[in-house]
Amino acid sequence: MGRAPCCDKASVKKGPWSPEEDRKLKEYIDENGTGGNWIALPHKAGLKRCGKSCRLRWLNYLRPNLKHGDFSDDEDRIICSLFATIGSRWSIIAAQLPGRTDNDIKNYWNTKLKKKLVHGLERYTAHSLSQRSSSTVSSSSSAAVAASPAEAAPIVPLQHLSSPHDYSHLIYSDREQQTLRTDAPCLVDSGGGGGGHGIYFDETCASAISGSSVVHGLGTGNFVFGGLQLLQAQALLLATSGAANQLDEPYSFAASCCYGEEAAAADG
DNA sequence: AAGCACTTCAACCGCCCGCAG
DNA sequence: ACTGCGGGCGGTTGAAGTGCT
Repeated sequence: MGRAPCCDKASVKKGPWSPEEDRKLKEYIDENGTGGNWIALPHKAGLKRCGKSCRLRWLNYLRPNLKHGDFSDDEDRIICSLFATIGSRWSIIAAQLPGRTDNDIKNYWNTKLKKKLVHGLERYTAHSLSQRSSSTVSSSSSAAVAASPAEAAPIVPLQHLSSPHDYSHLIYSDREQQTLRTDAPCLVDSGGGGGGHGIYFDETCASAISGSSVVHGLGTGNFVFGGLQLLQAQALLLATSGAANQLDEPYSFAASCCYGEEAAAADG
């Protein structure tokens, strides 16, 4: 036989913790520690709570040295960088931010950072589209060629990226076959049709970062990934910008990155 | 002042993995 | 070898707070 059930779910209290419950839990742990057994702890501490609930309350709220309040620019950048690399592994991200809990970071991401990234992506997309349309109008002889997906795809070298992945390699646009090729993970602006403009991972990049990804074709040689990967791409751009205020104007960095010297050289 | 929409975040839910029994 | 609990984790929910009309 296994162990006995951790608690009688019908008799335990749920919902917000009262100051009295907080005091009991804190006093007990201050005096005795957790004892490595959360299930037995509420009974010993005189609490009518499930052990898991006690653990959560302690770790996320009562534990000493917890930070509450706004996240700093550095913390923003660390979160973006780690999210871009490992995704929603909040406990690992929290381990890099002393005083922050995984729940804090998860909430912060879901309520603020994600919106900033999505907003920035939308602005960058609009910026990218307007640049293309003006370019097409001003160059009548090459308009048909410029409208093709691969032709519109700029080179996006990313530098100063930290381990475990190295994204500093270039990607190459094969104009004759209208395909994108890469010798290493990197970001691309696919420039695909049907509203698919924006910042996307190429296949190699996505698999390197997330392990596996569903790939949706969007015209020859262009790939659009799901929301998580898209946000990871945007987070990666922001994290490597070296300036947290880019969160407010991410499209400017993204644009400068996408239309940098290497892109100009490739286009030339 | 009232009603509604939106945001925030504490807490719960359900799953996975390791390990006690 | 097998069962099932305990700890840990990410996803989700819903009450409270806030802002807008």
